[in-house]
Amino acid sequence: MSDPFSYKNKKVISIGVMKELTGLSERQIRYYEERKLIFPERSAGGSRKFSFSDVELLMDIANKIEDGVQTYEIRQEMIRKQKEQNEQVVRQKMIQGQINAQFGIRK
Amino acid sequence: MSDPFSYKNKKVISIGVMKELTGLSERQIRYYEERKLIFPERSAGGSRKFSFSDVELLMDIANKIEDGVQTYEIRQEMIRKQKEQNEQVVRQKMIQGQINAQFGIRK
DNA sequence: AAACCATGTCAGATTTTCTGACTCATTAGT
DNA sequence: ACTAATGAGTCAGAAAATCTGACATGGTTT
Repeated sequence: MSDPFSYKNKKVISIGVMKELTGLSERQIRYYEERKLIFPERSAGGSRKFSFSDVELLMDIANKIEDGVQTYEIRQEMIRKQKEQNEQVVRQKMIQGQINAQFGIRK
Repeated sequence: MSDPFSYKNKKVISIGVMKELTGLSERQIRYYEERKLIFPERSAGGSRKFSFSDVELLMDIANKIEDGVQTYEIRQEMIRKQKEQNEQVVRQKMIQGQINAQFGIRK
């Protein structure tokens, strides 16, 4: 519904390209996946596929690591933000539900 | 200057992904390159890298081919459009030049 | 000191991509 | 009508890219 089709989120980038775009080593990229900071898709044969938003995310992660933040803390922070965002969505949906009920709209 | 950095034009997509996104065969994609309809970049090792605008372009090409248009004609059409566009840019630059001269602006 | 962290590196296997060639049915040009 | 060109499938062998798992290491925590 919002942003239904976006280049930014299509998983099309291989690890080699990722490495060039971010300046990170393949080892680092794989490690951050292992630590559940990024979630590439996989091709049928098992190759990782990233999106442009993964590129951005990975650069943020790299900055934090440089600042001495550990992957574990980065992960906690991500989970926190994710949760807040979910709640926001739920709130929004409830409001929309009220509106629909009030005006007797059927989908 | 206009559109300085865009995901849409970054050459990051391998031929395998391209094939999935367009539904074309690798053979077709390589053939259209041979006929100078698309211009992938190459990795250091020689692998083709496409952009999302290449994806769009390739889908347009595929449609025309289906309509019986030959690659040669498609190419001529591309060149024509390209030329028009160049002229447009030149005109715009000349106008800007006039303005700058009139107001005595130095870069 | 022991454990963990983030990363480098190496080996061997697998996947992906490359080029070049041969083929072939269908047009297009002469 | 004949010949040439087109668009595309397929195959082979080589080369490039990626994968996992393991071992190594210097820093940090505990």
